[in-house]
Amino acid sequence: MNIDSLWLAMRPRDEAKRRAILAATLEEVAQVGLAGLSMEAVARRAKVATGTVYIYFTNKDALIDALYRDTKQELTSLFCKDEGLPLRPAFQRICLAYLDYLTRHQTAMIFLAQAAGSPSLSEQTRAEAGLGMRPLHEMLERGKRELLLKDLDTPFMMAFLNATLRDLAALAAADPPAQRKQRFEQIVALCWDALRA
Amino acid sequence: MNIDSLWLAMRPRDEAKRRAILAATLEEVAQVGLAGLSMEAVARRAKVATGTVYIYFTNKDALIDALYRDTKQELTSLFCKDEGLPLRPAFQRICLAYLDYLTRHQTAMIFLAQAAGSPSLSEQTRAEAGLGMRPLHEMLERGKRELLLKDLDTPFMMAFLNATLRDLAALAAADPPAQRKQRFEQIVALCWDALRA
Amino acid sequence: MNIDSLWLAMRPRDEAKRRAILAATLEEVAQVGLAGLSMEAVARRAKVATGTVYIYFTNKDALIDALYRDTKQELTSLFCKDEGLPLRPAFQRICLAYLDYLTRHQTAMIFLAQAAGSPSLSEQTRAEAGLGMRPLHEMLERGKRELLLKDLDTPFMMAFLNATLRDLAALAAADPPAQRKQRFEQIVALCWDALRA
Amino acid sequence: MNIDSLWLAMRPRDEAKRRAILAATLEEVAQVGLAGLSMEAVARRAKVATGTVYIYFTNKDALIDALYRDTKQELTSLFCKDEGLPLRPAFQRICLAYLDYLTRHQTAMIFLAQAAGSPSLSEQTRAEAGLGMRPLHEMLERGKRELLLKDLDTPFMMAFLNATLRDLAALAAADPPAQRKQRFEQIVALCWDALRA
DNA sequence: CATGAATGAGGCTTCATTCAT
DNA sequence: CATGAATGAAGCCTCATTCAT
Repeated sequence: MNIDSLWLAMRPRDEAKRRAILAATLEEVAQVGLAGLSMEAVARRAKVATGTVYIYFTNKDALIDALYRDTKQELTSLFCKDEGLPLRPAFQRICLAYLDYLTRHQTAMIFLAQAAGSPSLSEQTRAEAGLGMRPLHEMLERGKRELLLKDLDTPFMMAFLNATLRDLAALAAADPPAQRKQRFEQIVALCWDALRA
Repeated sequence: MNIDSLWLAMRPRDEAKRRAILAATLEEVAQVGLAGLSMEAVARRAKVATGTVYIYFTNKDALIDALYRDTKQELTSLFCKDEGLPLRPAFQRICLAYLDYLTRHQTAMIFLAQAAGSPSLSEQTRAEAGLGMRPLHEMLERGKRELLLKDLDTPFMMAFLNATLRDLAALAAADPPAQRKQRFEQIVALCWDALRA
Repeated sequence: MNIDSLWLAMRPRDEAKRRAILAATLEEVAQVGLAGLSMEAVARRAKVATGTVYIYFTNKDALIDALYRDTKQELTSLFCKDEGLPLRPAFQRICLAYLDYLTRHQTAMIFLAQAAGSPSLSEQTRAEAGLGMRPLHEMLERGKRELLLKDLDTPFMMAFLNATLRDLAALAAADPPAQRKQRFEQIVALCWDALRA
Repeated sequence: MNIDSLWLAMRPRDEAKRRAILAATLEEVAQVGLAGLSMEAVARRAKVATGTVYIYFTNKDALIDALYRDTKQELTSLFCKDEGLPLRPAFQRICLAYLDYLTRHQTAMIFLAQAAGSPSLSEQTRAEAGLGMRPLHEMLERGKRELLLKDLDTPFMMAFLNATLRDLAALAAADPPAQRKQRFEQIVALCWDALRA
């Protein structure tokens, strides 16, 4: 039994509909908050019947959980390809990618912020949430080995980057696009100065 | 008839009960999230009848709003008294006070994080939320005048401190108390390095 | 034991406050309807504490019941003094008094209309409601004996007068006061023509 | 696929259920009054779940409003077909139809009386309530033109008929059915004598 | 698979009534 | 007697979930 058959066993056919529901959920949360999210509103926005949502997701918690996994996955996929670069450019590239993604996907940003503390997330999801961060993790470890970064424990440094990039990206999103590039550079400089040895 | 009875005559609503309700709300939110908050659970935890909550707060939104004001106020009161100190110690003191408060009041921390984006907050409250931060604001401006800090706009620097201190305090709260002092110093050093010129 | 001691045993001293509460109830019902009536609103309008209302009236139903009796009593007291007049002028005087009272006490009119069908009224009150109408009753019987009025059963004729005068008074109340006298005369003529032999 | 299934496809909401809810409301109001009406009692009597009522009617006010429209409409449909008759028989027919309807639908009579003054009715409904009365209106105008009726303004005459027929029908409903025909004739005679020139 | 009406538990809020001061 | 905070039952309404079509 390979990955594909597992995949097929777990999901109904119409992948487009599944994505429509997830997208609708994201937009709804951005608009009314996780607290105000209703399955009916999701269905309406996704242009399917209420019952259909339950064909693709066991229940509301499962929907939120799946959206969290998908969104987090999309976000962390940004970190996957910085092999070979020296540390400073690698650091810069990751931070910029993160900032760029967040400012361009504000609904995702809002959702992630609200869902992170929600009881809807499964233990499993919570545990795996950090996994995608491995490339970032490794970059930071490399920095410490090369004595370019402070000798702090890596989870601590990651939490720092996470918090800083997320909240400052939210601020940058309010800036006029013209200034955004400069703002991004300020943020990256801030982070680098904070962590460098 | 003594002062106390006069005092009581003037404020027929029991201040202790008001505080009990606010405290109960804080604990509930920490446990079930803002989304899962129910007025009945608050009343139960505060050991009053459901209707009693409505004597002290017009409705659920008003309760959340009042709790946000009170909590934010308690948090920002930490910043009020650092006149005369040179910049670096002043900076350090404010950061440590913030970290100390947050690690010792995790329920407050959780609540503030969740309520900040909630539609329950009134415009008024949202507007005034920043006011208490003035001493911090002034310290940062002083730092820029003295050329000790980077020349970034102050709201940006405040957002940075906010995000960093909040999230790293959450991490520090999980540490064994013995290591906490050291961890706090790491965090302050991080922030200082990030912002200094 | 005479009437007075009964009176004193049943009612607390401050008759003015009792009347204030009844008056407040009348106004409230006129404004929000019997369905929307709340004891708190009554107390507020009467400028007494909620609990005070319960000193003067056992409960909400008792309050409504008492107000109904009082109002009906005031209304029917209009019929008490037409001895000696020939039928037609007596009829006219009663009708005009009724119309005049209703247009000048619209709150009473509204209350009576709404309370008449309410389950708040006691059987006792409902039964006695008709008693005050005795003078009217006797006038109609006299009219039949004198062959001036149709030979219909008296309760039927009274129901007719009640309905007609009540509803047309409501209409007349909307007229400009200048036309009111003429309108009253039209109504009385209508009633007379309807009932005369 | 036949007409019926098309029809059903076009109105997914079950018309029979809608009527059951309206009927249940009518009965409830007759039993406990408009003030005592509860959505749960309506649902129970209509043998549906509480939430189901909200599929057919937005809220309690909308339910009352719809019932008022339906009932008034059914009542005024009695007036629609008296073309060609001379005045007196036309008048008689309308009055008798009205009396007959009201004595046979006492719940409707009670509901209409209570709902007429209720704040639940929309302006729209209140405005349209009079429209169905047009045939009656025209009959009265014709009577005035033919000099058979008094020269009073028509709304005034309609209010008179309304009040008289409604309240005397309530009385007639208590009579033994044997006497009802005679009672109806008395009432019609009363009304005719009142209005004729 | 898709639909959306139906369900009913649960949340927010009101309000008649009580009771300690 | 007067007060008004406190109580908690009950009403309105929402919404996650199910199920017949």
